[in-house]
Amino acid sequence: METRELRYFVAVAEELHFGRAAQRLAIAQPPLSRAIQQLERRLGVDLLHRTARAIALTKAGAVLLEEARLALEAVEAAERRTRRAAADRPGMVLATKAGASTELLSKLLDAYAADPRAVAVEVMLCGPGEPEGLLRKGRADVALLHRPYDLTAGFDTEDLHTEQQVVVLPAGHPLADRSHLSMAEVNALTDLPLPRWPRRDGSYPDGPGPQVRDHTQLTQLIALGRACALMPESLRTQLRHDHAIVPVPDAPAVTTVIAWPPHSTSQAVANLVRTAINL
Amino acid sequence: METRELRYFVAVAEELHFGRAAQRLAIAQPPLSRAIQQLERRLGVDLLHRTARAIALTKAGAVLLEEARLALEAVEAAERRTRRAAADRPGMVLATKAGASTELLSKLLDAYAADPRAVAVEVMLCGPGEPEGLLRKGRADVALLHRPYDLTAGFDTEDLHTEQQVVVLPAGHPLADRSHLSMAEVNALTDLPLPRWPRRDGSYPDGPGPQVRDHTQLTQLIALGRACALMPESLRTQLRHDHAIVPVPDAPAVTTVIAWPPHSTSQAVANLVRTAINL
DNA sequence: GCCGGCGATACCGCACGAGTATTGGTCGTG
DNA sequence: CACGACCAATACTCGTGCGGTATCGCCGGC
Repeated sequence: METRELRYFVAVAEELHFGRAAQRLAIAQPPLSRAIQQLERRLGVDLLHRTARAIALTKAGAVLLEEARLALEAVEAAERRTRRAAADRPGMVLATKAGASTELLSKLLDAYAADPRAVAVEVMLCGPGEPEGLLRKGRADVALLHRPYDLTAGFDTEDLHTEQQVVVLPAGHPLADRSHLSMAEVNALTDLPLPRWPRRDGSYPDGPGPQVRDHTQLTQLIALGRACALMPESLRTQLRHDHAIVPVPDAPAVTTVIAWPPHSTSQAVANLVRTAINL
Repeated sequence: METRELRYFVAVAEELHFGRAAQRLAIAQPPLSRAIQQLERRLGVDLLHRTARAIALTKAGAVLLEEARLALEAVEAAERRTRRAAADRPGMVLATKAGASTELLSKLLDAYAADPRAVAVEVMLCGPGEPEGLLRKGRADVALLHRPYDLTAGFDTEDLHTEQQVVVLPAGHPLADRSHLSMAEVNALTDLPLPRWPRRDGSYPDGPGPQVRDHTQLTQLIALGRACALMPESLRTQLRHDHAIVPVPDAPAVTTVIAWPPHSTSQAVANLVRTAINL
């Protein structure tokens, strides 16, 4: 299988429409149809259920979609890391969610900078869920992730810090001076639903809560009394005076981990990880 | 980058010889030369140091070799898993080193067979280091690996069992009735050097010990008084009467883990893992 | 019943990959 | 020092395969 075929299939599988997929790939529709047919013939597998009106993925097609994405990410990573190795201006890209673990991050960067062999660290502050993909595609060398929110599968990781979660309410809310709340009580706040974060494909899950993209949106929605939110305790420093926080002891604890590609051979990454562990 | 280019580069990088690489790829040498040149041009990176007499990898070339292998494995896995999903005769392939963890394996298979939702499990008994690759390439769905001997990086794992290592000596060896030995003492046995196992590429590291490929060879060499070996204690059941074993408390403990691809969506794998954890 | 949307098919042109023949440069050897 | 052996690069040709345009066939809706 060539990456071209995989790219074509991913486009079709995501659009579920040959015309739009072809447009996205900047080719005409007929060659795309043929390429997919040929892929199916070569694999000996039906990837799409075709009705004259619409197409749908078969079970095998769904598997290939997932696997092809990973394979394409691996190819992209190979290209990017090769370029980086050639440029060999020493430097490292660290990705993390904007706003999260700021204190830990600044301590880490300070401690690492004290290492005589330290190289320049470029920090990428990303939206939720992005650091994982950046790491997989070779755009970042190392990332700070937060279990269980981020998927750490496929990376090497070291735990750095674990903390409780708190619920953030608008100041003055009836429950705002409780000493603690349970998850059941938080979920029962129908007047203040938990927000919905975008999935990796950009779509939003169903539910009553407002759709949010970033932390600024979220804090504003909370202040407006339209939502509440669970977050790690350390984020309290990011909040405004019109927010109140209440611990939720039975919410899953959040662990900040440092993650890197399992086959990383970079000495700089290894040094940074060592620094992080010894913080 | 197309997989064809990656395959070509890997062949050249491994052979370090365009002629032999071309032969391996079953193409002529000139197109191969051109393909690599074109790859270098497109990446804007020198991958090979060329002297008229021989070629060597640049730093970027070494990075690409590693990354390209991973990417090609991912593509191969995509193909194989798609085929498997289409065949959808339920069944799972479990890979592990021949001879290792036999007792745990049979207990696991028995316990899993008792699960009403169990599917057929095909067991692949492999040489050392092989299960890892099989899992990565999609030839196996799940594997039993042994840290620190096997690399578990990039997989999801659960620890199943940890045990001490022992040194195996020919019966009648002067040290055979010691209650325990230290690593230093084992390494000092110049008359009984530790054997050399093949690396992933099939070559052997330098050293005094004999080259071994499998467990049968090893036990025979030990019985002949030509080698000693460190192994997990549970392997004692595989040994012959003319072997003696002595615990080595300061050797690293061996952990048997069950490993699976991090993005596995197979319910059967999940059930098997659950069974294994609850053993 | 007609139209519109969508995927498949027919056919064509060209770019690129692969083959053969050859060159150029660098060692080792007599 | 000259010659041959070796190896990668170049020159040139050929054929396959990818992509484009035009069109068909099928189905669903107004």
